[in-house]
Amino acid sequence: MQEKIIQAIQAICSDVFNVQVDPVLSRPDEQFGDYACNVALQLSKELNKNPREIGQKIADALIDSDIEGVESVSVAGPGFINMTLTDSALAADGLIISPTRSGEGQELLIEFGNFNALKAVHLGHLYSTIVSSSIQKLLSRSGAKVHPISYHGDVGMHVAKAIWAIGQDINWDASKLATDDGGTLSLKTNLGTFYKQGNTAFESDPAAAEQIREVNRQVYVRDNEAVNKIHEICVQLSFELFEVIYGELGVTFERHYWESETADPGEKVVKNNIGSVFEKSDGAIVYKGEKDGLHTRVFINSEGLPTYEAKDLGLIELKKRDYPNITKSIIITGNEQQEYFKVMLAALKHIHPEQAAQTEHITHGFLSLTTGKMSSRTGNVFGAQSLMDATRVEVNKNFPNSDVQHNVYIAALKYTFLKSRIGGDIVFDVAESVSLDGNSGPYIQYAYARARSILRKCEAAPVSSIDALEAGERTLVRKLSQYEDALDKATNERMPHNICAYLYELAQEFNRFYEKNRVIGNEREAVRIAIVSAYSEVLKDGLDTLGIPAPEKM
RNA sequence: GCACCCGUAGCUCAGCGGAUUAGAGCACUGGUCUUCGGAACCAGGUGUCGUAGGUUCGAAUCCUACCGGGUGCACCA
Repeated sequence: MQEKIIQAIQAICSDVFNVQVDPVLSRPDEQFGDYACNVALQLSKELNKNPREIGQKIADALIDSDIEGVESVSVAGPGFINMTLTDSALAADGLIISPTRSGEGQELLIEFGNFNALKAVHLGHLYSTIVSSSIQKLLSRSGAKVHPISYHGDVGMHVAKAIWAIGQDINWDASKLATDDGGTLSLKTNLGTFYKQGNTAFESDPAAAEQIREVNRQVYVRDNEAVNKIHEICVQLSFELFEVIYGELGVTFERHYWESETADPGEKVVKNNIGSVFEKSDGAIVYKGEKDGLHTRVFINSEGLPTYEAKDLGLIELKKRDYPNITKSIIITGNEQQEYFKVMLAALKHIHPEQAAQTEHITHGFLSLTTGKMSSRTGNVFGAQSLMDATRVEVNKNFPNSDVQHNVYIAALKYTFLKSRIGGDIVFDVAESVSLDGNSGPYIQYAYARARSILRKCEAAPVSSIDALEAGERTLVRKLSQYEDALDKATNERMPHNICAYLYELAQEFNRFYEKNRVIGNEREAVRIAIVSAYSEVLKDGLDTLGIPAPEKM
């Protein structure tokens, strides 16, 4: 329908005013109609005419062309062209969910959920993973072939700091290490605290800092038995802990990349391009970003070890090798990495221009708690796992004997992160996150369960097409017809919160309808059942793109 | 100092390819119930849309400057 109207307006503007336009239809307030178009306002300057006058001419022409499905056209306000669809055309739009296919033919790589070994998984990681996973689903839904991958730091200074701290505790006797309860040092409960210890020592004690640098070197060249052993055990344990979180969130990856495997290819790329792209400076190998309006970054440090920057170039080599046919490579991180990425990509542009051009770096904001700021340095970190546990406990209180506890918990957790626009920082209120009222995941789930309950009870067959709608029905169908717009917007902007906002408004709209209108037993039952059915499908589909389950009963 | 993100109701946030009357949730007050699942619905807002300019017939939305907060700027990731 939308396409038809746009084409008609284009044709009219071309005929009547001899101009090419690219009209955008918006969904105005219901009182104004089903679609609105502001071309007249935009054309006003170009044609040097009163916008209302232009609008009226377009509107008249639209009425004359008598488009099937358009009931009425009018001009309002400063020159908006408001259009109202016939009930049957609106119903045709609203009752069938057609898949969006904007991503057809694309093959995408999406990298996210990059937890680092030997470091606590904190709220920021959780936020990032949940949002990214939804973006992945949106892209898949748009028809693209999507390969989700993750990248984990298992070497580098942060690992060295943690290993050093562990080594101190066990006097470098690796046999004292145990991943469960068999040894003197229980890693499972303490993993994550060692990084903090090591970091503190690194910053305050020069001797310790020296030792940590040595450990860092040893991790790369693997020439120390004890370090190797600690490293091996800890990385594996870390990964097991990651898997618990990924599992809870229902996030799966096609492949995990490790920094240790990117170090060599990264180092090679940098060394092969010394002189042309990189240059030596103070013993290190750097890329001078100043020529791109950026800053200088070190790719290989003065000890000859590759930094994160070189390893990221190495990762790109591996991606190129493993996924030769991709059309776009998306990387999602916190926005503190924005400037860093610009420099890395500027360097990449000189090496693999195609890869640089197809890389899209999406960033999201920070998460802070109402109870205090988060900092991995000071240690005031609310861990991902503790938030997840707190949410589960709260949900279970409200659903003592329910088999949907897990579903509701996932909804409460994910929706809280998803409903805000990514990009800006958000303040996270623990109490609100577990609240089941208002704009929350469980509210949407409940709306779905109610709809399904109605459908289970009714016996009438839904109608397949609709000629006329009552006012309340029409409002609801109108909202249903806007689902695709919400999906497109969320996909194109890579912003899942558009889906949350839409689903919440839809559920509210339905609840309003439901309060006043009976479905079962009503003379319009067959029509209303068709609407409820479409409504439940949209809710389910929307929840699915958010990665939230839609239970039939709650 | 430079760069990026952000400043909208008491709190948490939408809205920002300009446009028809600035919206939700929470909290607070009052109401609706012979419930197709009340985790619902209805009613109640004096908001300098950070400030000041600019562009425009029209700016929360675009541009500039400033103020305030966050983050990042050479051997961390």
